[in-house]
Amino acid sequence: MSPSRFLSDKLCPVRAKRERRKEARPGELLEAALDLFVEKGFAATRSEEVAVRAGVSKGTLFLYFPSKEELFKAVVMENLGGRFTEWNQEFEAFEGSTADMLRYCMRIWWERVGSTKASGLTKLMMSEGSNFPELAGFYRREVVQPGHTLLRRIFQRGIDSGEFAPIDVDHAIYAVIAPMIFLMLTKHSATICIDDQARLDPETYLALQADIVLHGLAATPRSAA
Amino acid sequence: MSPSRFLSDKLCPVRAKRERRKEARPGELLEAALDLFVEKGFAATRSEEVAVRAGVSKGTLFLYFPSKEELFKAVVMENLGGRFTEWNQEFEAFEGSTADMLRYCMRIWWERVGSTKASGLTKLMMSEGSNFPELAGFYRREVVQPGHTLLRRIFQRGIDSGEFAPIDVDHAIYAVIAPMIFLMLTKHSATICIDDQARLDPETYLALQADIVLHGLAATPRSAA
Amino acid sequence: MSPSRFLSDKLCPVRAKRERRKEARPGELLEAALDLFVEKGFAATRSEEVAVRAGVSKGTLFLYFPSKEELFKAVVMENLGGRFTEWNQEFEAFEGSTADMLRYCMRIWWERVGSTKASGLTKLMMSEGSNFPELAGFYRREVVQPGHTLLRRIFQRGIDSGEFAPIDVDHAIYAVIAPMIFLMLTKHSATICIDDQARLDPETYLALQADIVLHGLAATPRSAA
Amino acid sequence: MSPSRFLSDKLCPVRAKRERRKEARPGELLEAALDLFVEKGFAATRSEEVAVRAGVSKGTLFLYFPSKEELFKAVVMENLGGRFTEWNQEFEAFEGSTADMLRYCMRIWWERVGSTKASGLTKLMMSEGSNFPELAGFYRREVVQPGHTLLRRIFQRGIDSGEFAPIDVDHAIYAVIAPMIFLMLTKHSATICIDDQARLDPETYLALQADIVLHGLAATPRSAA
DNA sequence: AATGAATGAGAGTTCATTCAT
DNA sequence: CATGAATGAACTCTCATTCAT
Repeated sequence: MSPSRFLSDKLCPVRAKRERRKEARPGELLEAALDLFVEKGFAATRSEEVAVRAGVSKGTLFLYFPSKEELFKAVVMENLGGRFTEWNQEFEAFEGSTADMLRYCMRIWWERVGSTKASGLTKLMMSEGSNFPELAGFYRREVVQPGHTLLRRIFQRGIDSGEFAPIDVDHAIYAVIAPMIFLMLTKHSATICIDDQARLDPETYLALQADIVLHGLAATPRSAA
Repeated sequence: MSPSRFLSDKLCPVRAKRERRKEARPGELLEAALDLFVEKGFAATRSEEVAVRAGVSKGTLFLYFPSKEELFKAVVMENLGGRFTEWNQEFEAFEGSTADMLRYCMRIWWERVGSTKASGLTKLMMSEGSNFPELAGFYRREVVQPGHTLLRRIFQRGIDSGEFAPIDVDHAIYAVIAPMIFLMLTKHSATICIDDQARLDPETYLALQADIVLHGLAATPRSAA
Repeated sequence: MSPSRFLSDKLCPVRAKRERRKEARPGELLEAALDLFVEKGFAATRSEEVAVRAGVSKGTLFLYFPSKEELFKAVVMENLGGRFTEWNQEFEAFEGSTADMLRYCMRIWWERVGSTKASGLTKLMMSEGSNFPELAGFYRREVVQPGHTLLRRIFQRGIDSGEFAPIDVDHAIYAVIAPMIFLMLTKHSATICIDDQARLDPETYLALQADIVLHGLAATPRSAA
Repeated sequence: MSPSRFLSDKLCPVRAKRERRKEARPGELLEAALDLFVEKGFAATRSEEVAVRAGVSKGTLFLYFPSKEELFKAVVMENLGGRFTEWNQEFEAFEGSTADMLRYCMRIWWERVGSTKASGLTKLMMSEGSNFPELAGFYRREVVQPGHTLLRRIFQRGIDSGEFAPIDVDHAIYAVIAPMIFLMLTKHSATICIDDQARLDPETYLALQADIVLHGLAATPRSAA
């Protein structure tokens, strides 16, 4: 009779079939952790459950990540924080108008983040952030601030090029952030507030919001009005 | 409340401390519980902490509420679920146009719920609902469904009176619900997604959203188009 | 809203209708306590439950009995320990043969103790005695020892009068005690060991056991053998 | 038990302490639990005490048994319920007369159950069964019913072979059960009802009871009467 | 004398983390 | 590297007892 059998019975109905390469372990753990954190929240996700879903033992999890909090940080870096260098490079290389850049930015955010499980991390931080101040600080530092900075640079580019009116960049970015957050929340919390989410087509919604924002920001129409 | 209370009031103008507190207890506990649930979430709030914040011991809490889940339900009823009879009556008694009614409804929601701690309960259910299915069911039954029903009746009133086009009521209500939920979330999770929330004036925002919705719903312009 | 309401809901479906005289309180408490101790055991009986069944408040119970243990002792004295002076007097006054006395003793034990709830106290001490050493000591002192003493005197009377052979009195008494205890146990624990207790008629059983014992003890047959 | 265990045995004749203990744990815990349940009762035995007596910490107990109730059930199965298949097989294989079988049955019961701590479980269920209905149901299902069934089969064998008169088997079995239960109770509750238990030699007592029962059941003498 | 609100030690159970193997 | 047995602090809930009224 082995210990943990009651737990294991519940957690591990299907064992991993193939022997995975060792190098794949951290990635599998991160994937399992992302799934569970998004599904159940940070506090409610049990370490062992993550390990079992990744097909390893509890001990192995702690071999790669020294604590549940560090595991969470790694998940955040893998899915959000660590991608800003790439995204910043895309920004540097973009050659079209700033309006196109903003539309592209929102569309690509939905594709790569909003529509994926990664957006659940944002919802999670909104819910549990206050209980885990260190995680909240980390998330702000690694995700919120880089994201805001990127948006500010886009807006500034528009102003500098004369496309946008010289608005207050620090505030203007929320006109873009708000609809993205709203969209993400309807995706992750549908059952409580919205019965029928099919009605809101994300891409159309974001495109529309982008148009509204761009219309409001445009330098020429405003002077014409 | 004991039957002899009014008599005692006359005979003993300085009410007994013990008795005065006894009647105040449930309210004090509900208030403390609301504070903590909203601040830390359901799972992360410890029963004893609620008791201590209400100025009593651990045991006393369980004298009034048989479990943490029942305490939560009582908080929900006190702040949201139990107020629908009153709100429904206001709806019955309202005499203006349906457009005004909808504007009034959104404004008053912000005043009485959205801007108060009570709205944190909605945020909480969005985060933790899936971990506490019984609470989620209770919340849907006592808050979500009555709320949706009330909104449906408002929309139906507009259609019946010829003010609104004959839209699909079941879906239309989300045009009102969505901005209310977004507003509430920015309030409760400011640190994660928005640095400076002063920018978004709730009443202006809601009034604007109402205008947009009403414009889209109006019967005449649509026929004119 | 009164505290204890959840508890009271369960405990007090029927309130006492009439105002009882104050002097009756201790007796009612003892009666309620006997019922509950026998039904649920000492540890599993809650003080408040005793009070509620007696129609008084928890506080009143502790007014009359300083602790649950003292309440139990009082129940024992009321139903068993305190009756030995009376029983001893009956023994002193008895005028028939010792054989008749023994038969009378067993029959009357069944009537006054064995068939009543009081016998549940013996079963209770057999079960829980080791967890409550002070109660066990009290019970031995006030019930077991007086009972054994009385039986020893009866046996000694038979020997002295030449009715019984000069057996070892200290051991002989168990020939009487054993069937009484067995009978009592079948009464109180039927569900676990015996499905159908109707078969064993207590009075016939005890009379038979008495005959066997008396036959074994009789002075004459033994000398004849 | 891991698949590589036998291999390890060869490579490492001095078995790893951790692993050796792991396999021994459930047994050690069951033994500690049996001791304490019998000594103090189910409700009065604290989980941690069981763990400590088995030499482990509180948490370890719950690694092997998901709750105190399940621990108790496991103790019952280990000591009583799980042994009926073996006992039934002995019955099938028995080749002597039914009278001998019954005598053997009672003697062996005393050796293997009555005189051991296991019999304390029966006493325990008699005391606390009504406070733990699920445990009582389990005990009846796994111990009482198989036991009664086995005895019924023995009696039926006697009737079928002509050894016993055609009595009502369902009732007759209690003539055997009753003395076994009485014997067991005197063993476990000596201090309360019996000062000197040495007097009652269990094997003689049971043999005598068996004789009485068999005499009463015998087919021939009855027809002769 | 009587009440019942309040207490707080203590019980069962969970789970992040450690570490011997 | 990998395991999983073991730990113990922390959490929810219970109930005998106290004491202000």
